Amino acid sequence: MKDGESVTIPAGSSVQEALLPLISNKQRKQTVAAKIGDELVDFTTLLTKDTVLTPVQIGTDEALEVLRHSTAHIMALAVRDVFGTDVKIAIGPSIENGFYYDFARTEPFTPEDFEKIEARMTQLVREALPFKRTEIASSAAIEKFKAEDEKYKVELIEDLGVETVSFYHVGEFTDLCRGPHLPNSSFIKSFKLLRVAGAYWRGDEKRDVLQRIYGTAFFDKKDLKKYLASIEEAKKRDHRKLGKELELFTIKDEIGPGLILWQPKGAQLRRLIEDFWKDEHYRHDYELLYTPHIARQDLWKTSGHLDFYSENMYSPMLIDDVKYQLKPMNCPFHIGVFNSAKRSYKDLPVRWCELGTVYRYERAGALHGLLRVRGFTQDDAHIFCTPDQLEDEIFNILDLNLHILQTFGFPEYEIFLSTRPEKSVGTDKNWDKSTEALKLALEKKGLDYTIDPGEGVFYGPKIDIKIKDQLGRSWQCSTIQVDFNLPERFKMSYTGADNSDHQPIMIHRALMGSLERFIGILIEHYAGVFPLWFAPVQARILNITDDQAEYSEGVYKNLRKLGIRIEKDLRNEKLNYKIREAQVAKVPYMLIIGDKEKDEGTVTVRLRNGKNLPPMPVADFAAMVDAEVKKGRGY
RNA sequence: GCUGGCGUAGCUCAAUUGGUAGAGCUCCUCACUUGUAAUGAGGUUGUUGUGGGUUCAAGUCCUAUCGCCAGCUCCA
Repeated sequence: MKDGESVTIPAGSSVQEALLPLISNKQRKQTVAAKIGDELVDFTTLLTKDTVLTPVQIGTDEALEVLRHSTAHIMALAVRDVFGTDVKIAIGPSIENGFYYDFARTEPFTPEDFEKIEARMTQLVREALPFKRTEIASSAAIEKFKAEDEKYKVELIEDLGVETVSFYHVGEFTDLCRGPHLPNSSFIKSFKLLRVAGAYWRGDEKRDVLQRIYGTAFFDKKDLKKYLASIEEAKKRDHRKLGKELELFTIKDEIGPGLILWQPKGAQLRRLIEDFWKDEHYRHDYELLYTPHIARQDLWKTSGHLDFYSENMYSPMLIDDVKYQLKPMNCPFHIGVFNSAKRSYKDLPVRWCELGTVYRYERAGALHGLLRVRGFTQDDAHIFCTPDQLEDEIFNILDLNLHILQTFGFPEYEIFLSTRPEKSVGTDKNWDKSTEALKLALEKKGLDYTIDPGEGVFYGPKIDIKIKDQLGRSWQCSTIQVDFNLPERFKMSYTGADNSDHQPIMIHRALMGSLERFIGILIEHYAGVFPLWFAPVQARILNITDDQAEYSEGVYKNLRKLGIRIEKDLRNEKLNYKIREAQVAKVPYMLIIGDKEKDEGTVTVRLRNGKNLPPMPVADFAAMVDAEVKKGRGY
C-alpha cells in the first residue's frame, strides 16, 4: 500500500498482524503506530471489530508524540535500573518539544545522574526492547501497585474509576499507561535529558513535590541537533542578556524585583514605540488620557476589584486617614472620565486610550526579566458605545491591532474567540448579541479564529490574539474584551434619542499588552538588531584620526538637529576597534570620517552587514535615514 | 509561595582537601595618529549579596535573610 493510505482490517487480529504483511520492508522501518480515525493506537492493539487503519509514519507529529512518550518510559526504566525501585514513579507524558517523567526520590537528581541515566538508556535502546500491552482489572492493578508501594499509580487508577486499565511493559518496567507506544525501543535514535525541576503531584501545591526530568527525542539525530541549536539561539537572544549588553534596561535588588529601570537607550526605544502607538491611535480616532497611579479604596470596592482581584493588589496606604491603593488596572479611571459629564448618544462611541502604568503582585517565582514584572505599562484603551456600534468598533480595533503588530514585524497570528463561562454576569441576550458581533467583525476582517467555549471572562466575551516570533514561539499580547459588568457597577449611562437613559457597552483592549513585555519580545524577535525606525541609536560617527574630530563634531550636531539618533566615537583608537564596538552595539549605520570625507564634506556609510555605501553628503544620509524610517514606520 | 541550583570587581568568570581573593573586558594615564570586527605599556577596582554561627583560620562548613536561574503554581 502507499504512504498515507488507509486500509480496512478485519476484527480479531492485532494491528501488527494485520498491517505488517501489507507494507514494504522500507515502510515497516518507517511505521511506528497507526490511527483509527483520530485515535492513535500501537501495533499491539487488538481489533475487536472491522476497522479502518491509517499507518503513522516517521515524519508526522503523531509519530513524534509516540516516540517521546516511549522515550519517557525508557527513561523511567533506566532510572529504576540505576537508582532502584525506591524511586517511585508518577506520570510521564510527551509534551510540546519533548517529554518528562515525574519521580519521587529523596535525593535530588544531579547532572552526573543524567549521564548515568542517558548511558543506561542508550543500552536499553540497543537491546530493541519491545513494548507490550496488557489489560488488567483495575482492582488487580491497584493491588499490584499497593504491593509495590506505588501510591501515585494507585491514586491514578482509583480516580479513573474504570473496570480495566492497560499496562505497558518494556524490559523490567511495567507502567500504567494508555499508550500508544513504539513497536520497540530501537526506534529511539536520538534523545537527550535536558533539566530537572520540582513539580507538584497533579499540579497541586499542597501535595508532594516530585522531581520532574525533562528530555526530548527525535527520530533523526539532525533534528535533535537542530532543536538543541534552537535552544542555544534562544539563549543568545535572551532579552535579559541583550538588555544588559545593549544597555536597554536594568533591574536592581535594592529597588525591588519585578521593577524595571529603563536606561537611556531602552528609554529611547520605548519612546519610539510609544510615539508610534500614540500617532496610530490619533489616526484611528482615539483620544489620549492620563490618569493617576493610586485611587481611594472605595473606587476598587465599586469596581469589584477588591472582591475578585485583591490577591494581585498591593496593600492600602493611608492618606489623611483615608485608604488609597495602587492601581492594578486603568478601567475605573476611564469610567471616571466618562462619568464626569452627561453623555448623549451623539457622543458615542468614545475611544479613550492611555499608556497606563499599573502595579500587580506577582509571586516571586513568576518574575522573569521584562516578561513578567510587578509594575508595567499597559497600552490600554476603553471604548464606550451602543450595542449597535459594537461590531464596527471591534472591526476597527482589529484593524488598528493588526496594523500595529504588522508594523513591528509580526505578520502571523492565532486568534481565539472565548464565549460565555458558567459563572458570569449579564443577560443571555447581551452575551449572544456581543459574541455574534465579535464573530462578524472577525469574519468581515477575513480572519481565521478558533472558538474557546466557556473561556470568556465572567463579564463578557473576548478575542485574544497570539503572535509568532522569529523562533516560532507564540505570545499572547492582544486582548479585546466586552464588558457588561463595569458599566452596571458604575451606573454609567447616556441619553438616547428617546430622551431616556441607556447603559453603554464597554470594550477593554490592549494591543501590545504590556510595553515591558512587548519590548522583551521585540528584543528576542530581532535579537537586538532593531529596524531603523525604532532602533534607539541609528548611526555612530567614527573618525579615523584626531584631524577629523572637529568636522565630526559638526556632522554630529547637524544630524542631531535633524532628529537622527546619532552617537559619536571620536576616541583616539584604531578604526578597527571602533567598528568592532559599533558592530557589537548593533548600530545600524557607522559613519566613517577620514581626511577624504572631511575635505569633500561627506561621510562613508558602513552597514551592519559589513558593506559600505559610497561617500555621501551629510544631508543625503539624513534623507536616506528619513526615507527608511518612513518606510518602516508606515509614514 | 514551593522544589532544586546559584550569588566572588561595573561585566564575564577563576580561586587544590577550609590557610586573610585573581584574570580578561570596562574605566583612568602614557605612547602611537591609525581607512573597515580588539595597538602597546602602566594603573585603579572588592566589608566574596546581607546578618548570625562553627573554627586557630571561612569565598569555601552551618543557619537565617535578600535576590537570581530552571520548573511547578498563579495569571478574574
